Amino acid sequence: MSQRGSLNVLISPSIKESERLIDEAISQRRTLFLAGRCRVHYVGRAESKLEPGERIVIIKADGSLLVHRSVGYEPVNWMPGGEIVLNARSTDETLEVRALRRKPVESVRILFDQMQLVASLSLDDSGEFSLYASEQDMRKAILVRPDLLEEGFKPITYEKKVEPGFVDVYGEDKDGNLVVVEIKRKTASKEAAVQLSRYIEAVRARSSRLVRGVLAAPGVGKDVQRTLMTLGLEYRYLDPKKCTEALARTEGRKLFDFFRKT
Amino acid sequence: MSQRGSLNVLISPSIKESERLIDEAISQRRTLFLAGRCRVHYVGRAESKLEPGERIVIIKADGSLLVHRSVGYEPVNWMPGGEIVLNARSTDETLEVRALRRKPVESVRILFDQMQLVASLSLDDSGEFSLYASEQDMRKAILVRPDLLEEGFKPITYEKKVEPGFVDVYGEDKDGNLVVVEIKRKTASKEAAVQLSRYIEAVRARSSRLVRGVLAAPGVGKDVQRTLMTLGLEYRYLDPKKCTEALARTEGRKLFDFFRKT
DNA sequence: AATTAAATTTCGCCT
DNA sequence: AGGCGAAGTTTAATT
Repeated sequence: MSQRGSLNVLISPSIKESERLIDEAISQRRTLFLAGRCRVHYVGRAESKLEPGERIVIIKADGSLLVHRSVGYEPVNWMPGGEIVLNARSTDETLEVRALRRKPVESVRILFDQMQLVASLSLDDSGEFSLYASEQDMRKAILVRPDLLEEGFKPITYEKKVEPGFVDVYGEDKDGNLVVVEIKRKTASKEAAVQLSRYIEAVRARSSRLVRGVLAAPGVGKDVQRTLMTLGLEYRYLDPKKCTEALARTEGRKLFDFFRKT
Repeated sequence: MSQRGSLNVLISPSIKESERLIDEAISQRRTLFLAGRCRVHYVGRAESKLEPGERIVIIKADGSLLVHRSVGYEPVNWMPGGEIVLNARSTDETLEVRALRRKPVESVRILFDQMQLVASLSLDDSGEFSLYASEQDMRKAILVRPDLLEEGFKPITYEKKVEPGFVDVYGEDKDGNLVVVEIKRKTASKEAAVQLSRYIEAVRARSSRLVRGVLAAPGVGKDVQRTLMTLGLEYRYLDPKKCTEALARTEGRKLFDFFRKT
């Protein structure tokens, strides 16, 4: 066994050696990395079995477990983190690692008959993760900083249900006209314009007020400008990065206020 | 460096050492497992950044890349497998691992400033994965619970040899007609119908009794229904999940009996 | 190639 | 705790 600091690594260990380190890692809630030949059985929301082959297994501090094959983004078997009971026990030739969940009831059983690598590590990770500008962020940004859309815009509701679906943001401009806003995170396609047009029609059918349609996006595709003209809609440049910054500055406070008001 | 067979492991290596092994692993399309302190930047469909912390990185033979934090089922950053360009290069203090995709255009950049573990492995994995039931399980289920196929069905043999190959299940219905059953684990294709048709012909050539052909599967592809009609065959919906449950209930006992009788 | 639908979806947020 | 909607969703199936 190679041990440096808080890192324990076993290379081509025996079943018994593996069991010892895995047991220890589980009880200490350390991160486990396993590579070896195994079968896997899952029973719970569905049922599956995986015939023998060499795979990677990751077990995290929160009990989440991942079984990865040699290709593919998704794990072939897994257990989401939460209230998971983990344990490992071995017979002479086999090491069984089991994960149990209660809600919903399900279990993953991994049966190793050969181990390539067992690594027990402790991951110190407090680094912040930030995602820039999802469509939802851009919507929130407009709610807390309506001037990002245009001077004098007042949001009334968001995710408003109208005939064909949901309007992203719904409000009125400085002249008191209704405004329907369709937000796109990326360059807007013709579909976005058509979709907005449908919303507009639905809103106009229910109101005698003047209704404007605004497509807000970081850009529009070729010909979309013309489509917008034809449909009597407007385009407004909206920078995702600025939305993210605006959200970061208001720090959830104003957003919370808005949500309370509506 | 510890090396046993096709497994290369570096424990607390330097940036330079890491780069060498990672480069080699990438060019040889081996599976890579990394643990260390890093930042991550993603640009593509959205943008994200992950501040420094200790994480796990997996790079697979198909180019898929996963960055996992110490908790959680989902990777914090990733790249799905496919046409991915991978490379690693280091400065004095930093090792940058990059993954690039063209469709859509996106990139993940991982910047390590400290390495805990680098493992390069080759995973030999051809084991079949089956959700709910294998074709064999479904066959067994029909043997122990013939009514899963239809009321009054009596299996005679399974894996019966006929001209073109093997009939999955062979039996007779409540009216005494011969029944040839072709089982498919997933949505049945036109090929399945044609195959069944060949078996039917072979059986009819040897018997003067009426012979029915039944394609049992959880579904049929588009147009397959019409093909079946044309060939004078029948389709019977067979739920893999129910097959599994049926097998679990009978718990091998009845199955054993059946195998002894025949 | 583009579109649709399903997933052991997971995850977050609101009721 | 349950329900609903989004996701850098991914992946398989279908047009």
